Amino acid sequence: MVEVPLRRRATVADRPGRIRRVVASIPAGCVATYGQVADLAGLGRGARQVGRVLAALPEGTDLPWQRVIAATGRLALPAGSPAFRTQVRLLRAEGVAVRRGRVDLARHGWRPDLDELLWGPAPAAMP
DNA sequence: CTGATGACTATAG
DNA sequence: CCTATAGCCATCA
Repeated sequence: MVEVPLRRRATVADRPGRIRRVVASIPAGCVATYGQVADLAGLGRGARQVGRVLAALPEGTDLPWQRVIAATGRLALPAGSPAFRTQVRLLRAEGVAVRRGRVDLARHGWRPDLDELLWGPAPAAMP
């Protein structure tokens, strides 16, 4: 099953899938940075590749793409664009405070390690 | 093969 | 905090 994938080992063809898997594991109410997702997906410094995958997502996707933001805490989409506003709306809907296109990473940043501490290791699969 | 292009990032001023 | 710059890296013309 391989949940949070082993770092550094993805063939180019597997990367999109790994990236989507990591994004899907970001809990609601939290945000992760492009670089963080890339690292967890085994891409090393492939932050831009994460952006590429998210940009290619179909419109009604189930993937919580809104939880991925830039390392500075700012949303990466062009401020004011339709997609930007959608992201703000989705984030606020799940309890994330967004102010001037920014999120406080100290407050909402996803910490997988802490996640495991609180929820226990290997979330196992749900029927 | 070379060069341009990004939902990126770290650093310097 | 903001802009400018230089790395980064898969894709594509």
